[in-house]
Amino acid sequence: MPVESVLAAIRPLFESPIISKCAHNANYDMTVLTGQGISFSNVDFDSMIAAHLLGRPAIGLKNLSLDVLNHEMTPISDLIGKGKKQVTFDQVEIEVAGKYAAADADMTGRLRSTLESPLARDGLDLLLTDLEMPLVPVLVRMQRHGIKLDAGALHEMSQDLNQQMYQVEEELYRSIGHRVNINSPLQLSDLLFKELGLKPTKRTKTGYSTDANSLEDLKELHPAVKLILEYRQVSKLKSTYVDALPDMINPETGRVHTSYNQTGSATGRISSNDPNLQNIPIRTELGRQVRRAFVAQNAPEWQLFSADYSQIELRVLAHMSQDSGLLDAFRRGEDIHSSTASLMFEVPINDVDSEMRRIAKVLNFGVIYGLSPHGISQQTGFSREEGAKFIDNYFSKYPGISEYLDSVKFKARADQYVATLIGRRRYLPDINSGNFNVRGGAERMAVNMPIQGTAADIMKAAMIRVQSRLDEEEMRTKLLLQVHDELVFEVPREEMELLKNLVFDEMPAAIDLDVTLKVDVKWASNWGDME
DNA sequence: GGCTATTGCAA
DNA sequence: TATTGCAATAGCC
Repeated sequence: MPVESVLAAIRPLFESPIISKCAHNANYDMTVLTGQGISFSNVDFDSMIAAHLLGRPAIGLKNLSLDVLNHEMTPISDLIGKGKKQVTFDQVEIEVAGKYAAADADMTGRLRSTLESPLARDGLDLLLTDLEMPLVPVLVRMQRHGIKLDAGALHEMSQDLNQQMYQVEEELYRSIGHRVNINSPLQLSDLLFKELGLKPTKRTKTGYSTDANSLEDLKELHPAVKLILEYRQVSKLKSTYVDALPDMINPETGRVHTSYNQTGSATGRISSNDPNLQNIPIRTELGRQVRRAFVAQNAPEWQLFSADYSQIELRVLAHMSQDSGLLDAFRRGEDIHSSTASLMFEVPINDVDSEMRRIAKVLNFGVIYGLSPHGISQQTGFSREEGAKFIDNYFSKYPGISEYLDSVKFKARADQYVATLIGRRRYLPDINSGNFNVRGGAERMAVNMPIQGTAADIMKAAMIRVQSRLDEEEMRTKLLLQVHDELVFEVPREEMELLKNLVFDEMPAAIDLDVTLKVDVKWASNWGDME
């Protein structure tokens, strides 16, 4: 790649407000180039993603070059430094930056040639060219749009939480008679299990566990335990979200711009970091308050709009296992957990009570994760033996699922890998291990990956279709976020009906399964008030 | 400042 | 001794 053409390409990018993020994410410069539709930088992703699809651990371009081509590249830290003295990429002399970018482009081109035949051999070439690569510009545009955050609301919340934490802290100190660092599991363990003499319920590899599950059992035994749980909840939300997110607002755009990692997960999901916008709280009222700080620009004329796949993983399981009970339940449009409860407890679906549904729901989740009697007992509160009975019952009512899971594990043992519906692979070298724990872990991964990964493949196809339609229709609607089974948009009210129809058309059409994919939509001026 | 362990947020 | 992630904190070197 001639250095001059790279220079010409990146010069205007130095005007871009988002480029300053390069200091946090060395690949972001390439991301930006790709986002501008500059073809040479696509090869960067091409080779990185190709290597990922071939089962290489997610390593950067520099390592990949050393690994595959035995060529040592100049690290980005030579340009921007590292740690405290690190500068942003736009501070680098443009001639130096250009050479660096050209080296990236050159090396990735060479890597691509090397990886081409292994890709085709394993049937992964279309996955790369027709799914992953077309997704790159979609992700880049989402990153560049960012999402607006109500920093004032979070700042106010921070003050409130300060008060709340102070009060809980004081009450705790009064209750135990001295100060303690509640953020230290070590100090907490000493306090609870030595000083207060409570009986530990669970062990970690270094001592006794003080996680929320363990503390739940001790809640009634000493008033300090409840206070610790309360403090934990508040301090978690405050440090991870309320205080951290406002600092991530880009001063140029006034919005937060996440980075999506397309090569980070073993199942084919994309991940989000810096900040992670795929784990914004919702389950508690305090958490929902954090979510409300994500707002539509120019609300209420503009709205945030969410479209999510309903029960996509269980629908994928129904298709892949061809279990008639599960397929029929979806075809009848039933509430799937109630339907499972109806089967398991042999009552009409209308006679299913909340406890029966709760247990069925645990089993339906469990089957996707590779369920174990212990896991079921943990989640349900029943004994391990009861958990085992639930599992036996579940499989006897869904024989197709049982046979499917057996066949996946059998094939994994023979092939040393499992795959999604469209051929994405996960290698499982431990599947034949002599160690019961190691092998069991690999079996759960074998069961989970084809389901979670197929759902991820479907969402990726949907994102490409949706963005392409938004472009065709010349809509002002922006795709902002992906949260695994959910897409979040920013939409002007005039386009709301159009957008609804668009996602109802495009998301279910991403793949042809023996069950239809259901999409639910909701909207509001912020992300927390939907539904 | 880097590393590991623990904890907890989401799908 | 349930799947996939990211990140904050403590405590060590």
